[in-house]
Amino acid sequence: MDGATLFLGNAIHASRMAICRQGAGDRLLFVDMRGNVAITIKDIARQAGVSAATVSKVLNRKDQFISEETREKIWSLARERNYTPNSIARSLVTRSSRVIGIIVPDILNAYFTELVRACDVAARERGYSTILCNSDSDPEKEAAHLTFLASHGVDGIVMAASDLIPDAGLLERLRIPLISMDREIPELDCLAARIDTDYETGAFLSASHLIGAGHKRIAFVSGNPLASNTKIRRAGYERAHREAGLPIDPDLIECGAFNHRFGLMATRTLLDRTSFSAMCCMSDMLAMGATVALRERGLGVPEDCAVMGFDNIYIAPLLVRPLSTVERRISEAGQLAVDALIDFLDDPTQPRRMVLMEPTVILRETT
Amino acid sequence: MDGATLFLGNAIHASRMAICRQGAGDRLLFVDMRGNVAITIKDIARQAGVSAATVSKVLNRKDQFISEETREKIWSLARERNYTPNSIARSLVTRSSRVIGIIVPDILNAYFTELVRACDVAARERGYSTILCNSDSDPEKEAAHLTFLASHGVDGIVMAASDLIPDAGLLERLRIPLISMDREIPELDCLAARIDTDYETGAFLSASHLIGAGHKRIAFVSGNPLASNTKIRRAGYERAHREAGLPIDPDLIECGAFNHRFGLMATRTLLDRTSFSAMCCMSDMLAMGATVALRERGLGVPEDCAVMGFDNIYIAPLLVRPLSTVERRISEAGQLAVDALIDFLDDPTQPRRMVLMEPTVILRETT
DNA sequence: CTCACGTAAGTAAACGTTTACCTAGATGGT
DNA sequence: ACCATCTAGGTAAACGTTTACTTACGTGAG
Repeated sequence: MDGATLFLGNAIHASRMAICRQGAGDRLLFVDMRGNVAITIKDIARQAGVSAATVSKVLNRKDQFISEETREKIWSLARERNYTPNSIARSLVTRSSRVIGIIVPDILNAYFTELVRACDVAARERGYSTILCNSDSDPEKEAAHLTFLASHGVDGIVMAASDLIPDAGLLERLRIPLISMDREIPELDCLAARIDTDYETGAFLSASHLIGAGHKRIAFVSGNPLASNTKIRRAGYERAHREAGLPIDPDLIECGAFNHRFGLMATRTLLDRTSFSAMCCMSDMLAMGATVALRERGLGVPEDCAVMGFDNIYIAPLLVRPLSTVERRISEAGQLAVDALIDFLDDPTQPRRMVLMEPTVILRETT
Repeated sequence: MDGATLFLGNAIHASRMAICRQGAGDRLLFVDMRGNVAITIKDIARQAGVSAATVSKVLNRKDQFISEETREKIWSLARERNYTPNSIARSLVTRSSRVIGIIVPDILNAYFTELVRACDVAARERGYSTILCNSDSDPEKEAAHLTFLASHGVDGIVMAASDLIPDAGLLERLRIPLISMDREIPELDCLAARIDTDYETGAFLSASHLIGAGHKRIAFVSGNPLASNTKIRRAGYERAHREAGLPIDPDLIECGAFNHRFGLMATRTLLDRTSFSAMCCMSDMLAMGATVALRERGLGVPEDCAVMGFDNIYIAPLLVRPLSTVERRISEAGQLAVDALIDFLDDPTQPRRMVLMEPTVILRETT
């Protein structure tokens, strides 16, 4: 067949309309109902005069027993006709999609933006792609996303911290290799790794730095009070006080969420309720919200009130007053997570990894 | 069959190992090689004593001619066994995945974070999911993502501005319904809609505001100088000058990228080269970078140099000096894009939409 | 010459759905 | 009694791959 031939598509279901459309280069192409040109392995096979199996073998480089001639014919045909494998069909038979799902509570929180980005980069490096899901810290959405990802055949899932403890029953049932980041998680067969941050130390360092600078009344603002990642941080904050012989005043504590909106509101509440000279915010977004509230009341940072953040998101040093914060090496965590997942996929018998990342304090201008 | 029976899976390929694993609730479950419990429509059918077709009809609510009894049996079985349809198999036969792809240049740019979020929300509202891809403004990555998305059978794609004009040949070939946001794009059959921002007016408003405030030397910082979305902005900036009878000094212009890093570098360069009392930054990220550079040199904002942003990302009002900027209604744009796409998917014959969003100026404290 | 083996393919089943079309029984009208 | 129609559901092909197994044809050794 030469280059100007009419290529028939596969025999198609009688009910499905076929359209022959004049393509570029004066060629007739087979086009399906939605107007998509469909080049399949069978088309290549027919044109090359071989079977579909042979084409598949060549294209997947399992061509040990294929002659050089056939091999080249298939490759050049595939290139010429811009053959793109149908990943859906491939996934169906191989039961592997080379896609990993990522669930985060809030992509608008720059911490998660960075994390997602890092995961994506790490995944692509190893030939995987990612699908992103936002849970909004809503258990129902989280469960729905989990089911969605399972239904779409992802090979593994990275679940990043949210306030909620995931539905163990669901996870157990899905049996999809899972990486848990910074959250409490039940013991699960499919748990490939945990990447956690030593929040206790992080909060301790943050509060200790403030105490060391002479502050005696330090507000504490964090996420959902019921969630472990808040409780643990609070423990660090309290230990810093105990070790310095300072009392802990519950009036100084406001927990709710990690976003800037809560930071703003919590700070207003705190300001109305009591007095303090420093704030220990358990996320940078919280610290940004807090700073806005402080300014509203005419309070300067750090002159009237010092502010510590947590996470060291990329925006932190870009603020007009670069934010002092607790560094978490977000990208490294994301990369670690995805690498652990893919390693587990490659060899599920290997030991589960448990990583505890140690945070450090970065002093900039808000303290 | 009662609840404690051994459920055999489908007859499986002889070579594929089957493992019978003791599940929760003292039940033996059929488990595949990767350890995943596989409940298929056939399992439900066998248990209900009907054909797979009947199960499919019921579960898809095409059950006009199915008895109430059968229907209930199938539903309760499906619920009880936590049947989750295999979207991959479904997509293969229906040729529709109810997934849309989103390509952005840089998810770390808060503008795109918000856009992606809005698209995701809009898509989910209409029963679609999204897959996110980062192009890093790299034509090769963009092409690779396009191919990836096509290969994964997305129903449509939202492509957000990057500096590059997309590969028309590739797009033409893929024939996937496309929404183009804020970028030059060739006339394409599959172009479902364009959602653009009136950059010319936006930049004009930004510069005019600064001129109105008495500034005479206003720096202009924007993205890739070859890209239309920079050229058009520059035209607006220049028009504002012309209309005010002000000269345009090329020394005041630095174009490269829209991220904060370039904002920082460009401002340093400008500061070394010439003098000015205001900056017209064509993205908020650029403005944030510019502010940092200004501070470095001991210049206060807005006392020594006024700064205008562009986009009104959610962080803009959270800065210690809330940023004056040009508002773009990011979420609305995202929603518009996805709605246009899905409407097109529902009815491809409808007229293509062309939306030009009008920006407005928001004055805060940096000017 | 036979047999074993290596090479270059081809065959067909399988993945889990959806769906056009078929069937068989029941009902009802003439 | 016969035919048409409705109801409830079954059959089998199709989607585009991958892959275990088979085949057919050398070729060299014994």
